[in-house]
Amino acid sequence: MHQPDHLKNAGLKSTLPRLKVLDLFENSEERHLSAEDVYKQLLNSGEDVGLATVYRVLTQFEQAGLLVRHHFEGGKSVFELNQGEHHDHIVCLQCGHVEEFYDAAIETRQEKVATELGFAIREHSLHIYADCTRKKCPHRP
Amino acid sequence: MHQPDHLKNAGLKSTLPRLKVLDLFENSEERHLSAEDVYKQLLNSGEDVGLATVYRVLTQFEQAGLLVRHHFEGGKSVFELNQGEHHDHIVCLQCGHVEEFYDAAIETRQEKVATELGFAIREHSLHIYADCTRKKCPHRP
DNA sequence: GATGCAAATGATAATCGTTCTTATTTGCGT
DNA sequence: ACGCAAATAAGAACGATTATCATTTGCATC
Repeated sequence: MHQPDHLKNAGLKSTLPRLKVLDLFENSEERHLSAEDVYKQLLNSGEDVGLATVYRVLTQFEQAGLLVRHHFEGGKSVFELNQGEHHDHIVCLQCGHVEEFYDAAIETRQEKVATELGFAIREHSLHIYADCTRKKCPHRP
Repeated sequence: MHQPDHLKNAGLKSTLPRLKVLDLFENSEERHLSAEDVYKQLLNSGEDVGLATVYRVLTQFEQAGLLVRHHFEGGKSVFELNQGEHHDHIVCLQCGHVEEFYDAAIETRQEKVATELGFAIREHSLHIYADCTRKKCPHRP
């Protein structure tokens, strides 16, 4: 399954900016990108896309289920490819790197808590803010 | 312990706007208020405070440990009185009401996951978005 | 392959929450 | 009551995002 099919299936025309954005998410080193990240990387690659188009395309992809949007601290939205499997996030406070994890016990406890309080979960987000240990991280303890 | 002491202990002058804001959090029906909520409620009470002052005071109270700031979906910051006990939140998608909960199992699993991934947790937030069952809620299933 | 038209784009203005600037006012120790 | 640093109010400025609108593009049809 290659990109144009993704777009067609979502009822979206296969335009240049859309292909470029999808391509970026599929080939970028960092899975989690903000609108500005996407815009800058496209400019650096010599592509001529408008910032407004980036925002529009990201929102469309989110609605189409191609991307997932996250609201981390810091105000700006961050997107990643939707690969079907829910997971939570640890965000490095120093370098912004995002690590993913899934813990079945946490998921089931959440359901239990919500049910007991009389809620039906629509969505949820668990964000842990910490320091990572990557070579690139300026923190590096 | 009454309000002025809270301020003194935090190294803050006991000014009218600060007392008003603290009072609002201590007496308001809804524990969780945004800057705009605070501003509007003060205006409605006939108080003459500036929006900039509200933002400044909320930030100072957060730094002083009197309030805790939360970043729910929707972009705006929400504050609540800091009563020492950590808890997570369920936010009603219909009416915005916020319910609190604490689940020890979730907390310990989080620590475990972070440790295994080589992170030291600085802070974390678990937000569940759902529909509540309050009489006031416009959803009311 | 040329044509037409709705959909998509890009530039820019507008909006929203929040922070900064600056002149004025206030709390509070003397 | 006085003085001065701290705090305030009003509005400008800001960063992220959305809306507007004239121009361009994908793509189905001829």
